[in-house]
Amino acid sequence: MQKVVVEIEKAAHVLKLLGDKTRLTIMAILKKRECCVCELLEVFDMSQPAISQHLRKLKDAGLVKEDRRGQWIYYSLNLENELYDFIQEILQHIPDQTENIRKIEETNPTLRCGC
Amino acid sequence: MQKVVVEIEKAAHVLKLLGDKTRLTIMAILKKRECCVCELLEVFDMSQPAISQHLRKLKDAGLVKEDRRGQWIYYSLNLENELYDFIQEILQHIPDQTENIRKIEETNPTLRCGC
DNA sequence: GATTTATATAAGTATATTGTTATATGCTTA
DNA sequence: TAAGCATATAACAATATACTTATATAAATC
Repeated sequence: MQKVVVEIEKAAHVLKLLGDKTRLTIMAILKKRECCVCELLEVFDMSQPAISQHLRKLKDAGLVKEDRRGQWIYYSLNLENELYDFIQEILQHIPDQTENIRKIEETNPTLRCGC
Repeated sequence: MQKVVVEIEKAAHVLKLLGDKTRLTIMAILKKRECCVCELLEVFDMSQPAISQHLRKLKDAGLVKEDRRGQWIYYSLNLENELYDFIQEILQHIPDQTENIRKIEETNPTLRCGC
């Protein structure tokens, strides 16, 4: 992978955002699968606003983007982020999220209404 | 570089530590050159205890180690850290610290006494 | 052994962070 | 247009963080 040098303030900001277990896990999940808030709720023992607030921070920093589809807002990694390669390299070291994704797909919150 | 998977809590802890501009800069400097506190003082606009406290956190997490030599305590990256490869990969993306190292060597705080 | 220098630790403070509950917004559907 | 679901935002509280100044400790030197 190409070595891209990143401004130190920007790097510190991204690292701080990833330096929270919940956000780091969210990022690792989104790497594999776009998700809406109600799906992420299955993974974390936390209120809906707490998840929304973490996603807000990630969105404000450009780490994720949102895509509204009807009632749901789907979050995914923002491939256009200036620091995307840097973030990807970090996420490569984070454990596989298959188990958490299983939790989401088992319950399948967005399927309750048959969408 | 080998891809080593790191426990998510440990990863988040390290990322949080690196998610501070001062500590990230310290780590990037130590990658190039061991330093004592009085040397790092040349780089940051901050009190001596502030630097010491950052180093303490890095040491507690095993990111750096210390080596007392007389009056001075030299800090360097802890090559034995379980997450060393992970940390190295992150530091590869951080800007070169030549300019800060120049600041240190220009003043050469540890040379005042001729050691 | 008193003084100086390097560093650590303690105590305090301002601010940031991360959660909570309550409420607002926005879309869908009856 | 009212009701219901998904999500966001507001307001607040507890805790964590990152500094500061004052002081303690440890080694070197006079």
